[in-house]
Amino acid sequence: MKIGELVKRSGLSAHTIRYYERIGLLPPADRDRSGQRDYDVSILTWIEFLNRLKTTGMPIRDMLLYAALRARGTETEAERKALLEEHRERVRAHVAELQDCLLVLDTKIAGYAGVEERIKIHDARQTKRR
Amino acid sequence: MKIGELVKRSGLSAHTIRYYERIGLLPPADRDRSGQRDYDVSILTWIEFLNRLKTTGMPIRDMLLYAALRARGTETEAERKALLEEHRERVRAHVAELQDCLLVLDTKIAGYAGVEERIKIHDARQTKRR
DNA sequence: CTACGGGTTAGAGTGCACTCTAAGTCAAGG
DNA sequence: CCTTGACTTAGAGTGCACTCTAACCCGTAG
Repeated sequence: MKIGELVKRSGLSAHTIRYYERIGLLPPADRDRSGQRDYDVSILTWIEFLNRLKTTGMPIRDMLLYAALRARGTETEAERKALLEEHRERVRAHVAELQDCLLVLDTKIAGYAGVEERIKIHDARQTKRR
Repeated sequence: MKIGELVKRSGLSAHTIRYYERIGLLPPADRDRSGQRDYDVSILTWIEFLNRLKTTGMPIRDMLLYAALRARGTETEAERKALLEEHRERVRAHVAELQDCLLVLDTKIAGYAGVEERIKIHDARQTKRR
């Protein structure tokens, strides 16, 4: 798979793919005889996982750490697990915080709805009096 | 309340408070006779709400929009409500996405735990054979 | 043969949200 | 009077994660 196809299948831009490779988030791609990047489909699984980490707010430097451990092989699995467990805790905490904020938003929105109600009631009264 | 106290009570830095005022997120502060900012406690409620918006990922330009509507008074309440409702939807969607990612993390972590299990079993067998 | 559509690189530029610097003012305490 | 520390401003700098530019190369279809 050339970079153009990977762009389509991964959702990343070619710029971003090369950038990720440059900083070490993606392994150095194999090249065809003319020097162009030639990807194995398995890269898609990795990119998808990176996307999960990114969505959950993991900074690139932590992803790099994970990628480096992964590159070092099986011996680093305990460390990788610990890294993910810590991250999971942060994500859980963040979700809890967001849910808290959602309650505040609900209250605020309900307050505005209340205002609308009061306007309607007020208008109704005005109408009656006319 | 001077800026120093607001720093302590709001958690924002003085730099950030002045920056927020400059861009219009905070209303222009009253000044004492020597020109220093003098805040009313009510500003804390507003800052707290801004923090909620920020935590939930609202970009500053949207907060500015909300702040501008607020400054225009009661007539903009329907618009503000709509803005918050849209935002709430985005936050809900984001929370759902995060929960999805959490499941992926759980699976991944369980996979590593599985590896540890297999190592233990393998070691146990080795011990038996010895 | 040549145009075209892809690819290549190093490095510059972007947008966001701060964060800090430099140089100055001001009021109270010793 | 002088120091201290909190405040003031305009504007520069930071860190992140891309995103794009310029100038180039390569293989194939017409």
